Amino acid sequence: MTTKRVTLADVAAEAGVSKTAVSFALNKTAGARLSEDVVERVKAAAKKLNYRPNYAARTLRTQQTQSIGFLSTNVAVTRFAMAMISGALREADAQDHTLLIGETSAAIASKGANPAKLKDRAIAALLDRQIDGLIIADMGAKKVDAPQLPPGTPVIFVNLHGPEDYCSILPDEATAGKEVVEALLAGKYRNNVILIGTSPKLETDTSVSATIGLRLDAIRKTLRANGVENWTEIASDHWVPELGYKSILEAHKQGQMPDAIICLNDNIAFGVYQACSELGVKIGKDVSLVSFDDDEFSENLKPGLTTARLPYEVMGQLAVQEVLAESSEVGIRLVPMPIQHRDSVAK
Amino acid sequence: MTTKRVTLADVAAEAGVSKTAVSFALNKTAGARLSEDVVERVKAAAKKLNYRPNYAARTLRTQQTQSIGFLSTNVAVTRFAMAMISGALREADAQDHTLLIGETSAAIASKGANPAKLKDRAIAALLDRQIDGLIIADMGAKKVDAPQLPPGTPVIFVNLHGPEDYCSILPDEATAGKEVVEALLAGKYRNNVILIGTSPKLETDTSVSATIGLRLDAIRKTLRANGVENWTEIASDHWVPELGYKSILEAHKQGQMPDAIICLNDNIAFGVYQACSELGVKIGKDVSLVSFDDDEFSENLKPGLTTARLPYEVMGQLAVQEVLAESSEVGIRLVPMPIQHRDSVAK
DNA sequence: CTGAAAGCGCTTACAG
DNA sequence: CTGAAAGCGCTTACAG
Repeated sequence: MTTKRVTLADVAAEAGVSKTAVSFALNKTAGARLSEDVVERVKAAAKKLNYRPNYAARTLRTQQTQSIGFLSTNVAVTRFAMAMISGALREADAQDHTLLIGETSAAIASKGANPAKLKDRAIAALLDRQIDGLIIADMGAKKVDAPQLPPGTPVIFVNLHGPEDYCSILPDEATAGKEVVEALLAGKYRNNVILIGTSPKLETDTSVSATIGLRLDAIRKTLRANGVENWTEIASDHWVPELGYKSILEAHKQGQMPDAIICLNDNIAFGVYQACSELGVKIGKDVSLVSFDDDEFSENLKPGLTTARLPYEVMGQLAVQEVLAESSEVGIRLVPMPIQHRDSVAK
Repeated sequence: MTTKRVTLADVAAEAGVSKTAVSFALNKTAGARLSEDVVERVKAAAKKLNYRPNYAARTLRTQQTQSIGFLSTNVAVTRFAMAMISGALREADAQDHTLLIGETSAAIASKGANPAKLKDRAIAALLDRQIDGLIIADMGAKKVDAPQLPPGTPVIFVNLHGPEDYCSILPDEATAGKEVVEALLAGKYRNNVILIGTSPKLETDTSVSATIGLRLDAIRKTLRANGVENWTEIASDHWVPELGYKSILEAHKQGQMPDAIICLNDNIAFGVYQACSELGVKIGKDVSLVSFDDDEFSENLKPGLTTARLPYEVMGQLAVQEVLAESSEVGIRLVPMPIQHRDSVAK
């Protein structure tokens, strides 16, 4: 009853050839000349017996696992990580690789240990599985150093500015910042612009965010380039709905109600919707609003929110492609953040 | 420069004992009597050389991979799958196992092939990796049959009603339906109850949903048990914000504005918020509203939405526990759906 | 063009 | 109580 697994030896016996021949035939080994006849017989035998190669045996021999490690801090909590994993998963699948997902957070939760140590531990766990390459995902942090890996193991950083001599995949915030402002100014309003969520910390400290500074630079530059000289900035690095909500209510109370609103993310914009709704102000009619992220709820808002999409899935996909590519170039790869034009900008 | 990996043989040499002794010492093999001294020497040597066992070699020998397959249709698109994976990942990590995630969707996208075939293909890919157990996640479908696996490989169904002789992990919809209605009726209103999103199809066809029928039964029963004899039902199996939005606007126009609203999910409720906001009706004051899911945005709504949480993470976690448990019981395991009491119910 | 043999790094009967 | 040896299922020099 114990259906023993079919091995390569079984196929060889069935086809009446050596194991070598089977291996060559099935793997299309380059430089191996096999007669047509043998190849056909092997294939037929393999199919007949429903042969499936044993990955462990192959790995032991070749030292290649056909697997990629994906390391992310706090997978569960952060939605962005899941989106990247989803893209990575898909691409790995397409290229017949397995994605091994490493977690730092679980351990963190259990004991208040040193995060760096935990990360090392997570990488070690992945390395024990002999991954062929490693993808490290996180926010910001220019100063991460590359982990100690077996020589020749490719490492890619994603959503994270890794060391100079590695490949880092990042969203193209500068372009997005420019295009979002352009989308706003293409609308009806620009007299009283408000920018919600600026933050000296986020802008300067690249260990917190590698890209927000670029986004903000672009926003300000584009405003000026289009003749907007003065605008209001609400500083905060806590990007929650409450921030947008309170900012608008406050501005209204002061008699400073803006007509053009830039939120640093959709969560803030969500709060702006709530405030406007309470005030009876129609977004897309009485005021214009643009934002960043393209969160899931954003297209369901009324009116739909015009926002620059953070392309996490594409980034995950690209990360796998890079790690699997023979010659991945060192440096930064920028991924476009497509603007989702909806109806929150007044025409 | 090629830092060759340290093997068990290296440790044996360093400690001056046999490979057998090293293996016994490191694995604490039961029934193996080693002198204290040997064990200590082995541990010291392993640590000194930074020995890490080779998983592939161990797998080849033991036929155990320490990995679990997680099969889900369309991982990327459905948020629920990601939440379950997140929970499963965490638990697998805690139990020193690897989670191999299998996808059906990628292939679907490429060619319009037979979904069942694709599922088989995905399972085969997982099986090739010699997973120790399999978790199958999806929606509904009582009629799925168990895949052909090597005897002794545990299979768990999650968010899915598998065959009778397997373990299925499902949300406890009956209890949730009851508690949600009780939460609603504990509030101020109950004169004009509306139930949005009923659907003969969803309720009856267990291949579409195994549990919605139970949820609706419980809702209706609990309404009656609490003296509510008449209520309105809006039928639709397309649970989007638009449905909630239009239903309320329509009811209002007919002069039938409800005072107590039950939405079958948070997305519908989201639309109800939009409609109420337009009508100037205050949720949690002028009307009561309850729902199901506890979507991410739900606590950010103003006021916060009272809703029954779909416990996807816990379900994923439980699935791993079950698959790894020695004696997992056959049958259905119900996971509680904790009610999130917020402020959408008028006191 | 094809096959016998070694070896990847472990675990585990088995013998002493 | 400890060690020599076989073997898991592959791949790949090497010999013919």
